[in-house]
Amino acid sequence: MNRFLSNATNRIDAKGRVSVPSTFRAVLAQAAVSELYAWQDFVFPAVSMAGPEVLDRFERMIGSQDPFSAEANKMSLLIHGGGVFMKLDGEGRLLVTDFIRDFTGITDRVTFAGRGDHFQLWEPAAFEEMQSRARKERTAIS
Amino acid sequence: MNRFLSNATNRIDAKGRVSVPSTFRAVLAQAAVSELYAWQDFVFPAVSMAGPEVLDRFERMIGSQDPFSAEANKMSLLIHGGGVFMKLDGEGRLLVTDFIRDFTGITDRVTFAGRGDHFQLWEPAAFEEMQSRARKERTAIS
DNA sequence: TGGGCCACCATGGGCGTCAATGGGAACCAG
DNA sequence: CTGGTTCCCATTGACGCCCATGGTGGCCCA
Repeated sequence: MNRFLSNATNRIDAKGRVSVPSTFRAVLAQAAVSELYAWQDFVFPAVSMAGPEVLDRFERMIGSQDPFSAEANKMSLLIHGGGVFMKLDGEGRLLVTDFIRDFTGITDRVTFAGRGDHFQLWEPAAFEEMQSRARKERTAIS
Repeated sequence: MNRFLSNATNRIDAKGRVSVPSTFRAVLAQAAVSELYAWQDFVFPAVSMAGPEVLDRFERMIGSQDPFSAEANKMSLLIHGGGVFMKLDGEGRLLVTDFIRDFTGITDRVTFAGRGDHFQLWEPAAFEEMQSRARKERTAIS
């Protein structure tokens, strides 16, 4: 499998580490990604992660917009100013920093959610809530 | 036969596994599907399964939107974050995870229902109920 | 047409492997 | 010297893979 799919919830240990699900690690390994780029989602209280190549994509995206628009401005602020590089330890765990905790509300457990070309870290309850709400909206539409 | 038809109810064993009906497995085998994409139905309390090509279809749907819009984000949350890849064991069984149980209410038995290009997992009583209701409604109309 | 044989499918369970988790100890930086 | 990391090793519980069994339906033959 070559994309990030499904979701899983893992526990944060006493040292503040959490295991990235092995399915996600497999995707990263296949893409030969050793360092992760992390940023804050534009819509939800979640932190997104992917290989550094997403930076290129974001920059193209911003470049294609009106450089003076509020949207492009905000996006650049988040991408460039709010992005962080992270790496996994030998066991495939990452350190849950305050950067992540503050924005997501994560305390002791993390829900990893696949998003196709990247994955996200959520506070478990917030993820449940958002997902069921999104489902309801879709149901209402169809 | 190249589509999923009819329904059958199988028992979940002590390890939480359930056999996929052989007629369905035959359809999968013919389509050379080894990994199943599963998602939660948008209307009923049932989990749907099919080959990975439905995921492509969903993704095209998302791709036709502004990739940074809240709408596309929400849809990806359901499709990617709410979808799971599952594979069958050597005997053609699948593991009934909490992902399935929580959404369907399944406990010890599963009703498999063919839906043409995919099939669904139902809690047996819920399936009965839904079917008889659908039948009544049709009768009332004609 | 009835009986029996056989194949296949649903089900049960053993066992090895690997992922998730926990914790010790070395290492670095302030 | 001290707090925070990083690297390594241990544990355990879940899952994948494999083989066994039994029941049922279909098929063949008398």
